[in-house]
Amino acid sequence: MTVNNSDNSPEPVAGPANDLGVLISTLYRAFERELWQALAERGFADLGARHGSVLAHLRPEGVRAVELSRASGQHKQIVGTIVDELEALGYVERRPDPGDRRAKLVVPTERGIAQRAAAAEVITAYERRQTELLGPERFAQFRAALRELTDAARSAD
Amino acid sequence: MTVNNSDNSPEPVAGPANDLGVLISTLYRAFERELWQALAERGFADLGARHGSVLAHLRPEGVRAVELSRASGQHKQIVGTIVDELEALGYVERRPDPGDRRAKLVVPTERGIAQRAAAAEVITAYERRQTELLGPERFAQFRAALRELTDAARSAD
DNA sequence: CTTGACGGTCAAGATCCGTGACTATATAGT
DNA sequence: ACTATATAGTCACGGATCTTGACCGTCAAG
Repeated sequence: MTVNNSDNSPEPVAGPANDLGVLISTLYRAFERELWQALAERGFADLGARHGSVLAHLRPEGVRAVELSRASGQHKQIVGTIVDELEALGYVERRPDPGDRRAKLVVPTERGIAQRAAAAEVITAYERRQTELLGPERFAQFRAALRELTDAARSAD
Repeated sequence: MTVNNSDNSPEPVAGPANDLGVLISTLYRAFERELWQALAERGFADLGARHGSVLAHLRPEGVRAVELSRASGQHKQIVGTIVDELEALGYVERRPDPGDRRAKLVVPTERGIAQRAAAAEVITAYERRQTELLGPERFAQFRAALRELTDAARSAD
């Protein structure tokens, strides 16, 4: 804790802002920075944070672009260009959806699957560090609460 | 929960991605959307999410631009332009720092202070809803854990 | 067979961020 | 005191990113 309490006021003064939004965004930024740095070191330096919003929601069977759009909260045009880039980089393929001739499935290639595995490892390592920080019990509770709040936000749409 | 379990696999299949990054970013997006919508309804429609990164870290006595940059994780150039906009909109003033002639303090005006108060109210209301969802105890634990993880991320820099 | 809704793409404009360079002041070292 | 280095803030440019509106093909309901 390196709060620069340059005046010697008696009250627990200022320091960094700690409302919920600041906390969440700060943690999120730190997480993302670590994630992409670690992935770059593992041979996925051609990816940027931008691509994560699509990659994180892929499934081996393929996912529709609209679903990716809803899951990531980004416009479908953006998802389209991200998929273009990922396709050019060899991470995904577009395949026609057998059940709907309008739709195309975004399917991870081998490289895409490798990326997902690497990301999962990095995230696991990250969670392990956080577990050491809070203790197993508190971290599990934190994660469960986070999950519930997120689910509620998702269904609120 | 509207998981589109089109195959009838026995295992708890896919659904939305739930790794830590997705959870945090989803919650964060939902929070921000609510915050700015509520602020717009309260008469601060001239602000965008972009301005939040500066406004959230203001203090009545004023804060240096560099400090805002570090706290928000954005380049000082961006902070500079955001402060320009906030100044044009009447939310902040630039005053010379008495202790350092290079520096200028970003000081909230009356309107800026009103905005901060409104934001605090909205955030309080948001937290109240989350408290109802999780129960007071679990929410308090969640918030404390979030605080600790964020503090650790901050000191890691 | 018509109508409205949905999946995906194209195109243009605005917004936003990243990088390098520059001035002025402060701080450290000699 | 004098030089060298670091810091605070700004300017300017290019590029990345998001937003908006429209469009075509397909689906689903009536």
